Amino acid sequence: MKSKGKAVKPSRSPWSEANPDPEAEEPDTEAEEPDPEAEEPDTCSEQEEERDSEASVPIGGSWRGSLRSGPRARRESASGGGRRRRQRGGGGGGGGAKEHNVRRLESNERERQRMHKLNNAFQGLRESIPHIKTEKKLSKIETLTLAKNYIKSLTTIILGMSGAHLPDGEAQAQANAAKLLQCYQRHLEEEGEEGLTQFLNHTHSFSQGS
DNA sequence: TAGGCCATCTGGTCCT
DNA sequence: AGGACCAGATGGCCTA
Repeated sequence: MKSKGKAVKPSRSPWSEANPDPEAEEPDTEAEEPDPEAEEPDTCSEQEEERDSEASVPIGGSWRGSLRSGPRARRESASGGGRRRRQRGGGGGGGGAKEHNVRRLESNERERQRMHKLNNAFQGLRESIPHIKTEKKLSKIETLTLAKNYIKSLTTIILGMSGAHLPDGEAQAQANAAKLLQCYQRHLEEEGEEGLTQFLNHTHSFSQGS
């Protein structure tokens, strides 16, 4: 139907490819939602359902609030608290259904590209952080978590090298940092001396500068 | 089979 | 007005 899952999809063909002539038949939006009213979930229950998702992690007491502290945060309050769920089945806008479908397809394509860029960034991040190499690639959440810990540890190392005080005098963080450094050195040694030298030079110059 | 992870579609909201 | 961003919904694949 809509998606094929990761195994089938090294780079999944766009919707328009799977449906070479979207104009000829109704887009799948309509085909798969014969009764949009019936399945439309109650908006109020959404937050309850989604608490486990990474985007919904409660930080600082409010859902998603601190993840979007910028201008976007205004959105929620402006719209009376939380987004209303869409009413599927197209039609929506003022223009004809055909024009709406065309815009939708273009929008889908842009969104796909955007997500591909995001995934490329994730891949870059995966390759930048040291971790035990396994056949299975790091998931997104693992990547973010590792990156966060990695940054913390590097910060600890750098602060230590520069003689600055650690935020909370964390001996544990120091120990973790030392462990991480060893791990990182091993990692780099596997890949050659150059990377390690570069790393040490960076940290050295950083500590000189601070 | 359930749960995790993912890609994609979609509509709402904000920004330019 | 159109694009970017976001998050919910959906469904497929994989693994324990």
